[in-house]
Amino acid sequence: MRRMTARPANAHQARLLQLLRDGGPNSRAQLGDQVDLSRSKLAVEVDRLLETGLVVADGLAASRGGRRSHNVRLNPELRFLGVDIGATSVDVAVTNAELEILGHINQPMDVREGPVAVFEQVLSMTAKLRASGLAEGFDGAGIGVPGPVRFPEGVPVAPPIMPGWDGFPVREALSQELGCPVMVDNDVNLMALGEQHAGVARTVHDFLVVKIGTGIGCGIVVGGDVYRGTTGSAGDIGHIQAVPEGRQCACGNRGCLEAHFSGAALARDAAEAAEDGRSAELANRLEANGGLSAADVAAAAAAGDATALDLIREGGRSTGQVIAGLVSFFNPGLVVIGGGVTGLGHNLLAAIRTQVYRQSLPLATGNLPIVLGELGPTAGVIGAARLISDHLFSPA
Amino acid sequence: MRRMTARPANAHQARLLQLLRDGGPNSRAQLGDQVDLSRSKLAVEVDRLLETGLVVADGLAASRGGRRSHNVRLNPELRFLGVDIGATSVDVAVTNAELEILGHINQPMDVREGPVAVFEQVLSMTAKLRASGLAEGFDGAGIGVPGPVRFPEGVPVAPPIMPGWDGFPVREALSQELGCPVMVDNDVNLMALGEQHAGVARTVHDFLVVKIGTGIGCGIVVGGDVYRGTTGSAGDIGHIQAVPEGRQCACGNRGCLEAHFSGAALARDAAEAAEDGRSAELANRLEANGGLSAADVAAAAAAGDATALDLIREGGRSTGQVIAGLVSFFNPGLVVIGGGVTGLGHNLLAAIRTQVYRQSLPLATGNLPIVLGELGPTAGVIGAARLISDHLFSPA
DNA sequence: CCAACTTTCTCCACTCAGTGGACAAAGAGG
DNA sequence: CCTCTTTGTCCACTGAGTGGAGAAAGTTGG
Repeated sequence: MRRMTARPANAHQARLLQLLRDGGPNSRAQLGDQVDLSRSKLAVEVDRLLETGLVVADGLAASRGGRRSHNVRLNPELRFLGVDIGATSVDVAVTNAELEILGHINQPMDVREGPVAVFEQVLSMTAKLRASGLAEGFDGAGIGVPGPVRFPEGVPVAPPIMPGWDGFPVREALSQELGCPVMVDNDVNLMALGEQHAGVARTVHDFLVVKIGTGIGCGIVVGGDVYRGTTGSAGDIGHIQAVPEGRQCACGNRGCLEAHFSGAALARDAAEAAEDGRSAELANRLEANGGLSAADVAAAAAAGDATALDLIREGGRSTGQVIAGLVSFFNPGLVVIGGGVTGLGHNLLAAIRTQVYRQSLPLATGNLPIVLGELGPTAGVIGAARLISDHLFSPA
Repeated sequence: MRRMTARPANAHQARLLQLLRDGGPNSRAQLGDQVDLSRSKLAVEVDRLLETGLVVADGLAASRGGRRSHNVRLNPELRFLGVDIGATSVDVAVTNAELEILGHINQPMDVREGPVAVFEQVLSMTAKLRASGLAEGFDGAGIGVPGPVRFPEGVPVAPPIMPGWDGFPVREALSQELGCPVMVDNDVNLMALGEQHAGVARTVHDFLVVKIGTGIGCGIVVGGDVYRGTTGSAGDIGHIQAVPEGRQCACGNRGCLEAHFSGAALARDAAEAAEDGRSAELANRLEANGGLSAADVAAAAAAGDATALDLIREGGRSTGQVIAGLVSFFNPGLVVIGGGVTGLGHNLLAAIRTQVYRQSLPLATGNLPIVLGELGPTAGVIGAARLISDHLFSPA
């Protein structure tokens, strides 16, 4: 249960830790190729990292035509905790220092029950992972919440869908409980970090991640770093107007994107279509399950239901309308679509693409991939682990 | 005519040059307070800068209760050229190394005449400034063009309103003519740099500058640096849809912001109002001047013409609609409105503010100033000088 | 006008990061 | 067994940067 507390002593060590994290076990020689240091200096820094215990020897590599090199790797006993609090469920995962998921639990939950209840659940899920022998303690934890965060303090600020959390010291509280450093961020930003680390955005520097779940939000990455805005609310695109004089939104305005397309809106529209007789397929499912979700709409569409398909297309159109504006403005190198509704798959993607390619400037869309996220439900927890790892693997 | 070619040899020297540029003449002691170096090291670097000629001694400062300090300042003979090519006019200015404007000329012009003709005009304007004794030669030049630029190469790329310029090697050509380093950027980005250096955005790190001139564009500053996007077209908001099923735009879509509000659109709408009898005031001005511009609409509104006021309000509403979306997405710390139509003044500003404060999230607008630019027509040339100065005053 | 105190600037010995070359160790291939 | 290649270690040297001592040039008050 004694955990590493060492931190890299300088920028070189930080860089080496990041290389070992992202590239796995490696020899001094190959590290030297990536790090612009003399062999002597490199050896000194690696030796110091070995002394701290952050890095351990890992046997001999195969020969490349000469003396075999001594591999080093991040200490395999290091453990990070990744927590992704959504609107209606929690994900908790344990990773090693290379951010590989060793164990992962998902449970339904309602954020509106407030921080105390949710924290209790997170801790019990963590205990379960611990009990299965994956970790004795944690060297760091990252946690995502579905709303804006004052990032330096790790405190949610004025979150619309989780009012009870306003000002709750998430970072402080979790750090107390776990006895390790904690970083807090918006769930969408974590998803962006996840896709950047292990997903579709590995090679891009400027990109957007649009997460369509219960709500809708956007992660912004500029020059490889997450951009959070002046008050931490950057990317909050759910209340951009998508349909003038459209549906009444909970925020008080009309026609917000979130009022027209999101997990919640889609479920509502599907139920309406089922009840007023437009779709027998959806009506059947409503009766069978006692409720409808985005997954039902996806299934109905796959079964050939025209109304379900229309709902998806119409939603994609609204979303594409907003994304088109963002693309003109931000000129990203990639747009990733993720979140719960990715189950709607290529029907949704096609509708979004059509709209964006039609409305944005040719120069901005000329070579712009719009793709689905690769990591699915693990994007958030991987991003959370990445967040704390970036923090710990930076000069103290 | 022999010019300085020295560049700072390291990051410390670069920092010192920037401090002297932004803060004016200063003593070693006061520089030391801002630069986190020991006095000894600081003295060494300042001496080296004196040797290069970039910096010169500037007499003794007043005593602050002890020995008087020896001031240093940027060499007052350094000269930068700032060029701002708009759609319908060119600005050329000469500055010293502290980016103070020593001379400034503005002339009407039409970019569509192509790069060769425009270059000729720029060079003759430059010659005129030179002839007046302001400069013998230039140590660097910055130039802005009204369209996207591939920044590293300094070449316009697929510019909609200046088709003849596509691929024209602006940087190379101007550098040849002037015999000094040149940097090229989008005119709106330069305006942002100008307002950041000497205008309303001096203390903000993340902000937007919306320039409403013949066209409409947006400069994006992230963490103090201009963000240009993946292909250099970031901030191109003129073709974001502001009015669904609205006016036909030259780009092929309907309802683009630029089709509804910009210098050109406003002139068009004013002429319509004058011709179909809605506004006697505008009709008088049309007859008197043989044409209408944004300035006429401003004057008519000031004279109490309700139709002119309506045009401004309606334009502000469309613009505010788009800006509201950008504010939700980007969460800036400041929005600056600039460009030719700033003559419309507070009527325009009020309309934009109303729309943004109503539509964007409270967290994003809570403490968001929306203001007019401070520098007017000099923002571009100051930004241009700043651009090349940032380049030259950075480690070689 | 002098004594005491402040501020600025210079000088110098010292520390420490980083380099690059010499050389040893370990393997591949003939 | 010899040569060539790759890897790792050792060490003298360079050069950036520090911090303290002390000189230079002021101010203020008696």
